[in-house]
Amino acid sequence: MGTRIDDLAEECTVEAALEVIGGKWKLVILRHLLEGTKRFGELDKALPGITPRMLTRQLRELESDGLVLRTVYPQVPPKVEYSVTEIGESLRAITDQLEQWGRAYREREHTRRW
Amino acid sequence: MGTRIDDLAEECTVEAALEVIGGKWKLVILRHLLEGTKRFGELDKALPGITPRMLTRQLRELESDGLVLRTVYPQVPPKVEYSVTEIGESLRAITDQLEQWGRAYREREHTRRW
DNA sequence: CTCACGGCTATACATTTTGATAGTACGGGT
DNA sequence: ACCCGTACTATCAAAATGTATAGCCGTGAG
Repeated sequence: MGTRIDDLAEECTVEAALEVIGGKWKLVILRHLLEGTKRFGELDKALPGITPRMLTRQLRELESDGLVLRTVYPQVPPKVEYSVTEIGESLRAITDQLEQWGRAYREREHTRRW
Repeated sequence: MGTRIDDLAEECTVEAALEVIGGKWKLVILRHLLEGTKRFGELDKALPGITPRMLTRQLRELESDGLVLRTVYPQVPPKVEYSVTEIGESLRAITDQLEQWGRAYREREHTRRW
């Protein structure tokens, strides 16, 4: 008994986490940045189908959530670099786990016979 | 070099995984079912704010993706039980990881001073 | 003068997801 | 005849998310 409150807290934790890394692009962007610092244009090319509008939005959200760092170089033409923060780096465990699960899932689906 | 194709494949893996467990409710529902078999009404009560419509939809999707099992007992009043399949069970690693990360993230946000 | 570069931003629109509200089906109890 | 409980289902509306298309900024090359 008495685990209700804990359960609820855990649930909120997960929900909160999902608000930060949920959505179609967030984790995919993070995965690219986990490979190293990238510029806007590089990300744009690396993400087939994303519009600059979306990319900007997602990056700004990630930035304000403290997951990525945005560095502007006052040059012309402009140069902006994006990199993961320490917290962003700690997401590697999740993306790895997710990828591992995704692989296993695909295997299963392939040989499925429930 | 030559890692482009692999990267792309990994990315698709993650995206595919997100299609199955993405969204506002899926993982939260799974978390409840990972605690044990539950009935529709129980889930409804356990998920504050979800509408029966949403709950039904999400459960059906999870079912058709092979993550949960739906068992109907031909009684009146009706009784339907939901439980995780073996694949669903394998998601525990992810929900745990996510919760762990969420906790750490909250800590960070709390004491933030970038 | 004009155009290109890089990183956006503006505007308008389409699609997808989520929500509120109410109703259905079924047999059993009163 | 009427209501109850259980698990939905239908209809409509709103909100979140995504897309298409075009343009801005300043400077240096042509």
